[in-house]
Order: sequence, then structure tokens, then C-alpha cells
Amino acid sequence: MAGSGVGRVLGGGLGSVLLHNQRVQYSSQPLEALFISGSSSSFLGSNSMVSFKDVCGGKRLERSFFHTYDQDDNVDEDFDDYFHQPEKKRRLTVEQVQFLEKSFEAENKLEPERKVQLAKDLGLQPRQVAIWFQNRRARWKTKQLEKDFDVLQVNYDSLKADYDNLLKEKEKLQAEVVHLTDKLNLKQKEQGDHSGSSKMHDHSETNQQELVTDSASESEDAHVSIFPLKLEDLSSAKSDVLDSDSSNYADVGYSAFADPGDSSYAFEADHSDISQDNEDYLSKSLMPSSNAFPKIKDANRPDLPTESCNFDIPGEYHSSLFWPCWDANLKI
DNA sequence: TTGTGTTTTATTGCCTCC
DNA sequence: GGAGGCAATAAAACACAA
Repeated sequence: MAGSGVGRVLGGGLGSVLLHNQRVQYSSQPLEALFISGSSSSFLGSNSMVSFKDVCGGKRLERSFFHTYDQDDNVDEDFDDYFHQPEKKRRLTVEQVQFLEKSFEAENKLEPERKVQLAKDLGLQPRQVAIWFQNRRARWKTKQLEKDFDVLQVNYDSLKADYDNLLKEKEKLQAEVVHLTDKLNLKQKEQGDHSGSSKMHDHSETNQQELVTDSASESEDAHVSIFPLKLEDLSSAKSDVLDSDSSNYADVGYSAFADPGDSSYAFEADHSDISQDNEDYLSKSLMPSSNAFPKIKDANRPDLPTESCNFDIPGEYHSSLFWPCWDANLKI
């Protein structure tokens, strides 16, 4: 286990101990090389090597590097305890760790030559130095991952905020569509009233035809007309708003429409200013579901199939059931 | 004092490179 | 094939609250 049975030399000065049937020489000599400025240590041979003077401010240690066994000053006792104990892990001294840290900062990889020198200077087994570097690299990597994660988290939060804003914008626009659709229905209803109560159920092609004509003429400049609308598209739009993940439909409300009669609120799909990229963006990002919006008839493309305007659903479904805002709109 | 969570030292097994 | 690196893990040492 600890030190793979090799053990660590304790105490300063010169001497030797019998460890696992192996006599280990120990000496404070390597430490001198570390502590004393201008040492002839091979530290000079590598720019990744660190002088211990830099680490400890040139101050000679009160306690030897080799003294890795607790804080006890009684060396003899230490020796006695150490060699009568089963193998145990022993932490490196603060000074040893500081020195290794400095060395790691200089270069986090350990060439064999440097490893041997470090081991010699610190009074450790080369393997211990290698293990320390190995573990240190692992810790560094973990910390690096944490940092990277934090950066990604910040980026994510920022993108999420943008996304939420876009989502709100989308809901607002959807609500506007619904509002305008309601206005249209109201207009239709009024026209139906004029044509006589006996024909109430017959929301006829005539009215729809007029509507289409009116709308088309109103948006003539835009080259695109909004209508006719298909009921399932409308209810799809409605449910999309209601089922939206933020689903705060009430908050969107109609307060946004300060003046419902203001033509500036009219929903007009004008593609003239929208690049293909923008359209893609809108269709993919802002409009995740193409069914969420009423179909738009392109006045310039009469060849394209025209959405049917099938209003043959009973009137009550038009209002309270499918369109909870219907009654409110009547007051407009 | 003790239980528990964290840190540090060390091992093992696998992989890559020369 | 040996050396060295890495991930996963074990286990001792340590910190700290109850």
C-alpha cells in the first residue's frame, strides 16, 4: 500500500533505516540543495524546475522534508511508531506540497529526469512524485471542467433569456392574430345580420367572397392577403397560444391593442422586406408550428391552392367554446 | 466523542506510444 | 513489450458539526 512497501525516510540529518528488509539511506543533503540559494542542484538544468528558496522565501525549514509523520517533534518516537505500524498513508508536509505545487505550475508533466531530481530533493520515492503529479493533474482537470461548466452555464442563461424574450414576443404576435381574427368574425357576423335572420346559419360563400375581396383590396399594396382563413387553422392558432409552454395567455391580453380600430394593428404578412433567412428563422424559431398561424393567401399566386373558408360550424362554437374572448370582442 | 463528508495518497487496469 | 498516462477506485487522513 503506502509507498508500495518502500516507505518514506523520516527525520533529518544523515543515517539509514531498515525498511522492509531494505536499508534506506537518508540525508538532509538534498534539502540543502533546495534551501540554499545558488545550489548546485540539477534544478538549474531545467526551466521547469523550481528552487525551494522561491517557495519558502529562502528560509530554512525548522523541520525536515523527510519528517512526514504528523507534527511530533520527537524523532526517535516517530521512528519507533513509524516502523512498528502497519503501512499507512502519510501526507506530505506543507513544504513538500508547496514545492511540488511550484514545480507543477512550471510544468505539469514530469520528465523522468525531473522526477528523479524532485524525488531526491524532497526525499520521496520517484514513484511518489509521479503519483503526486498524476493526482494533481486529475485535480487540475476537474477544476478546469468546473470552470468550463460555469462559462457554459453563463452562456446558456444568456441564451435562455433571449429565447424567453422571443417566446414572449411570439405569444404577443399570436395574440394579435387571434384578436384580429375575432374582429374579422365580428365583421362577418354583422354582415350576416344585415342579410336577414333567416340566413343566419348560412354563412355563405357570398359573405366570405366579400370578405376576401375586401381584405384583398385593403392589403393590395402588401401583395398578400390574409384571408380566407380556415377554421381549424384558427383554432389551432388559438390552442397553440393557450398551450404554449409559458401559457400566460391572460397576461398577453388585449391591453397591447390600445386602439383596436387602429389600422396599424392589422396583421399583414408582408414578405417584401423579409429575406429568406429571416423567413426561415421566423418559421423555425418564432413559429415552431406552422399550424399555429392562419394560412395566408398570396394574392400574387392565385395558382396556389386557396384555403377553403369553411364556416359551417354552428355559431355557438365560434364564440364561447372555441373563442372565449369572443364576447369580450363584441364590446370593442 | 462520533458520525459524516472531503481531501489526499496510492493502487489497479486499461490504453497509447515508442 | 515496457514505460507512462489516465480513469476509477480504495483507503487513510483530515475537518467539522452535533
